[in-house]
Amino acid sequence: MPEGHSIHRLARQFTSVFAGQQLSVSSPQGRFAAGAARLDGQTLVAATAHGKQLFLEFDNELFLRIHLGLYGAFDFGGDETFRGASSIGAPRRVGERELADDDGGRGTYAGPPPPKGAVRVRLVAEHGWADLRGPTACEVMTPGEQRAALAKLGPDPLQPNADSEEFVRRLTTRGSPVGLLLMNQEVLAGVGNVYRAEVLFRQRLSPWRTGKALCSEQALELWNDVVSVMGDGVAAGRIVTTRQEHRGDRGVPVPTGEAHYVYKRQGLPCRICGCEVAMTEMAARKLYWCPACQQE
DNA sequence: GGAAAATGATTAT
DNA sequence: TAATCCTTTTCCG
Repeated sequence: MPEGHSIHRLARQFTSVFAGQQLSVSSPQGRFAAGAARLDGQTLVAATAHGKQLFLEFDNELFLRIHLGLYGAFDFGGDETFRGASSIGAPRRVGERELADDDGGRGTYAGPPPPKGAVRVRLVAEHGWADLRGPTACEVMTPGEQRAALAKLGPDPLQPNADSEEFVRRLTTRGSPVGLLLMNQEVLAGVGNVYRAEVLFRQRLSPWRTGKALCSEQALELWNDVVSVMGDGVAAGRIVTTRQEHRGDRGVPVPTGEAHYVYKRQGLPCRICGCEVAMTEMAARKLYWCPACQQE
């Protein structure tokens, strides 16, 4: 259940662990058998993320495009070498899982375990493996198709060279509510339901303000906040948007109940003003906000 | 054992 | 706006 920060962590994980390696690619579940056959035995050139899309580039010039959707997830496992290389950074969560300990902890790794459940794709290298379940999209693409897929997406705040001015243009020229625009991947690639609600709160913006009703300074501040808070998400492997001064518990790690201002907090008091956090549906997704702090 | 929910997106009506 | 797809986990009986 990932937003863009999870996908960037996955790209990093794949690069550090599988780049330059020849991979066995299979589809234990069978639904991706034909695609897997086109990639099987190829070497991974690079793993990149744009928004919520993950691209694995192989040296026969084909790309594997993966979109996890609501509940897609990767499992990783392998020997000591693999785990040493893949445990860089903070503990991972959300769209990823803990590394499987399938060598008995004694260096007796003998390959991946029998697949459990519906494994769409299994990628196996010499020292480790990855299993993908439940993705919305999993398809092989040519370079031209990959470029076309990229071209449909707005700027990704997690890319260092992202074009913030392009985001400002796309946001402030549209008449739909900013609560919808933030979820629109043509406007901004990578934000999902949690970051939408949290960033709007942090900026004290009503979800019903239209893009056109925002000035470019407000839009840029919104962008900068997304960059900051999603960057933290990449580092931590979870979404924490509350500032320390707004938490009762100042401990580390931040308790689950203190991580958000409004997301899934309907009926609870706003951390700033004490009013009840509200919830409604916007475009079939649950939207959380503070009616007092985020007025039109 | 079964239903519901979940950090998503596309397609049809 | 509604239906549909994909899978696991959690909660309820």
